[in-house]
Amino acid sequence: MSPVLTQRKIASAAVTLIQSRGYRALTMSALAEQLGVSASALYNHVGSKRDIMILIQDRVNQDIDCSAFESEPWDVALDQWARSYRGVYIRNIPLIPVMAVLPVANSPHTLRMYEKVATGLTRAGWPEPWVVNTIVAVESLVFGSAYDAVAPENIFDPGELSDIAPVFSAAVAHRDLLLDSVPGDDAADAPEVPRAPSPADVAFDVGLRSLLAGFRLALDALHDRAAAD
Amino acid sequence: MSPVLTQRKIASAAVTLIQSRGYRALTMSALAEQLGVSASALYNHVGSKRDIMILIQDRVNQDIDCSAFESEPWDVALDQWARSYRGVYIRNIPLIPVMAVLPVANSPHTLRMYEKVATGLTRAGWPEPWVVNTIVAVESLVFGSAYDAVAPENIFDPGELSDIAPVFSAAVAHRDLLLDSVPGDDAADAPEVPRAPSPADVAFDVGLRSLLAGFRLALDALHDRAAAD
DNA sequence: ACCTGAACACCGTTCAAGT
DNA sequence: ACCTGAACACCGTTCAAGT
Repeated sequence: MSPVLTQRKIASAAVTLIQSRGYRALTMSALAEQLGVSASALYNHVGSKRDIMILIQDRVNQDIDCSAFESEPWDVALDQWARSYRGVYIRNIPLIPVMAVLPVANSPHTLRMYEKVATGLTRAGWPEPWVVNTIVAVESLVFGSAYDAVAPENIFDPGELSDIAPVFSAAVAHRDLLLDSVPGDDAADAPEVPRAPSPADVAFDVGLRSLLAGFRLALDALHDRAAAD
Repeated sequence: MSPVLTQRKIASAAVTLIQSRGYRALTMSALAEQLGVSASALYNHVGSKRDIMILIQDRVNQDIDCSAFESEPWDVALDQWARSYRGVYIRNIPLIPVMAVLPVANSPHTLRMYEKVATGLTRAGWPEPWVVNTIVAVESLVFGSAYDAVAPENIFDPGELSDIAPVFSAAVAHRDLLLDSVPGDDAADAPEVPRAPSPADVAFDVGLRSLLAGFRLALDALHDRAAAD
């Protein structure tokens, strides 16, 4: 018979709890209750709540879509990866501080994701020393944009202080004029129902497009320099 | 005579406390003790601990250097702003989740910062609807990169799992070959002592340069299109 | 109007005691 | 080896009582 508690079961219960009641409800007590066990029993299988967050993170990262690296050009693949990545972390905001500073050493699924991305970039001709930095830059934009996406819609409304910032206030008021051909933030697992793009989606789109355009220039420059030798 | 407690004094005491003992030590009790007052007294002037974080954030944002927007081309100014911004938030990581989702309405200094940036971009010919999205994209990269900067150095070390990810592991091992002409993460207030650039600094540099290169292309394209009319 | 002191409703974590 | 129940050491916040 299988043991009452395992890291696997704890992680599953945690994900279930989060999906039904959100991260705020993820306490050691609630998690133990969900598993029909006392809170202290959890500490026979994990060292801390942070360990549980790490288990969740490795599980959640499996939902990030890396498939494009097998078939598409590197920039298209990076674009799709980044959008899927952002979608996942918009739904898992409290994981961002964990994922962003977490050594990858004990997260097999996360490592598999990086392997796919690194392979795609390498095959496309990116020099080895650039690969990780390119990945990190995209991830940084993704994490920051995920935060922005969960901010209140009126985050830049200057309110009563618009006198202080007239130029900025006008720019905020006209921000929405850019909602033309921007893809919505449809998640990897719900492509049937693409929501209308929010201002945050537009900002991410602008940033990601520009970043990728810059990457293309950088890669071309690297190849030109290499060809000159 | 001035009152015993004000929002201003609370914010000052909080900043002092953080500088001497770090964010972990910022509790309502410790803050009250620093002010020679009981913890419950604080609630006569702020609604919650989050309110105090907001006060801190508006104060900390004054340290971000926006001066380049008055004299330099927009892309150079954006570059300097982003680097200073990142330096400040590397030292104030717990403010990131606050700042990223916080309505700007009651943060006068933050609003002044945005006004300088928006003015600089507008004067340089950026169309009004693009201004906020450009700012948000840079900020997103900055926040994500700040997290990356406080991660352990060996964050991408695959450890025992390097079999799973050979290509990625090789890329991680050769990541440091890019530390040539990258500026260190010297903060705005300590330019005398530029530390050697870390891998995180390099990744941010790569990302920011690429993002700005992409922005230049986008702006040129916008102007070309406008000129064709 | 504003401060005190006690209390409340939580947290994550530890540990002796059981089986 | 693993679980229970009680306890510990904190949190942020509330509120009657004082002045």
